[in-house]
Amino acid sequence: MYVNEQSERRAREPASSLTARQEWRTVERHTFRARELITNGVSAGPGPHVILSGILCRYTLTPDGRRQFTALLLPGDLIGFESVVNLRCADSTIALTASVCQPVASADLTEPDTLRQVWEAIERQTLAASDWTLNIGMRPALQRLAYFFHDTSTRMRALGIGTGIRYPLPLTQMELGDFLALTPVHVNRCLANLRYNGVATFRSGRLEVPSVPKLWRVAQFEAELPL
Amino acid sequence: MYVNEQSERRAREPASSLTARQEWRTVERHTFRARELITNGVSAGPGPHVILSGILCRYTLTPDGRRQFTALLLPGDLIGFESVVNLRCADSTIALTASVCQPVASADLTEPDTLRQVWEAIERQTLAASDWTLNIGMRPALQRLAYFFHDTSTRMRALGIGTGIRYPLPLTQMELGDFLALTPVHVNRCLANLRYNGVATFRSGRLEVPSVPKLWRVAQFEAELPL
DNA sequence: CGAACGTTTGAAAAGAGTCAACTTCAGTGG
DNA sequence: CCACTGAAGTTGACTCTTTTCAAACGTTCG
Repeated sequence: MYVNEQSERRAREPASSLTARQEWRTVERHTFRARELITNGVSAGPGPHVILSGILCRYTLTPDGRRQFTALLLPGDLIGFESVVNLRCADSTIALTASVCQPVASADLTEPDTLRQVWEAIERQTLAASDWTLNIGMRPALQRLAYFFHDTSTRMRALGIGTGIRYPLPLTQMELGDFLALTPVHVNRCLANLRYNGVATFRSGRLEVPSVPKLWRVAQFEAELPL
Repeated sequence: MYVNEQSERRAREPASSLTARQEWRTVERHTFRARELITNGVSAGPGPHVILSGILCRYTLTPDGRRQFTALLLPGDLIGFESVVNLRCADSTIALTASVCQPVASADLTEPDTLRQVWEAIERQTLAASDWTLNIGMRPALQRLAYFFHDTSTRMRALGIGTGIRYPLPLTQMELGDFLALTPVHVNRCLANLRYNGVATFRSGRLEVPSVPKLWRVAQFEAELPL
């Protein structure tokens, strides 16, 4: 739906070498429908899974029912590597688009080549987590939103998802708020600002970035926007 | 200095089985002085290292010179597992106290026992990262501070660091601010509040928690504090 | 002693949240 | 075809949290 077959096909090749491997020891893949929940990767079976295609979100629920998205997951990323050992925290994953995941059998992990690729994915995600904490902690709302759009569009472009200007990002403003730790109302105002200033347009699940450098300048506090 | 030998000895045993192993394939350990920088684990050599003793901080520097701490690292945690592959982000580590780290040789990783333990450490740290994003994003200053104190004291108690009421936490209020994404001024006010209400006392690098449940209630929005 | 650093305090300003109403739009059924 | 519905988006007024700026106050250490 949101990710057409063409971009899905492209996404499988270039960026992460994890997704490039054609032959896996085990073949059974898991497919998820858009908006399907994947609790702790449990519903996909135990152990880590590589995302082959689709867009997913990692999130945490609080006791009082609120929700914080902690990562946007794209092809090449890992899910469910917590389920090896049972740990308290209620981290879950939701598929934003139809998605396909490939289990990484523990047998695969003894193979040095696979192991290195898994390390790479873990490192990437660990750094992304630090980065996201930084974004939430240090940037005010407008810059935070700009940074998110920049980061997301950059990652998608590298994976061949989207046109280079328009990207699929099937989130509501409320969900965007859960990502950025902002209220939907404030998200709305910031979106209006970015749109008004021609920095980025986010509408009905699609993100449009006419000028990447401009977006980056906003994210880096180097541009002051009126309104 | 801050962590005396007794608690260091205890810390090596119970919590993470990673630290419990007596025989490692390679023996050369790295020691760091208090306040010593460990850039990307590079100065400790390539590959992941397990912390055997000491308290460390993981942090990111922004282009404009500010700093965000992203994790408090205790014995059993891993550092430097980014250096396997070279990645952009400027995540660094600083030793808050004198510390000892043990390299995990890639040879060790082929051993299933070690591998599982490393997985465990990674999972723990990944969940902690999510958790921290949640804390930064969803809790206002006072609750955020309380949560940090609760989390830290709980982890330390499990590792046998500190007395169960008093814990070593050699941070200045400014550094605490870098952790919580708050200004030093506001940190000061919140500390004064917690102290005034007998919830927690943080002074000259030491944290005192007279009542854990009380601290937890504050962190969970279940207590309203005057002042 | 004096310098450097960390902590404490006050007052004003900015950012973000809250509340509430209104709009737009897609889907549904008469 | 139109009225109804519910979810998502928009807007304005107001409140509260946090930052900013500025000035003191304590300590530690040369």
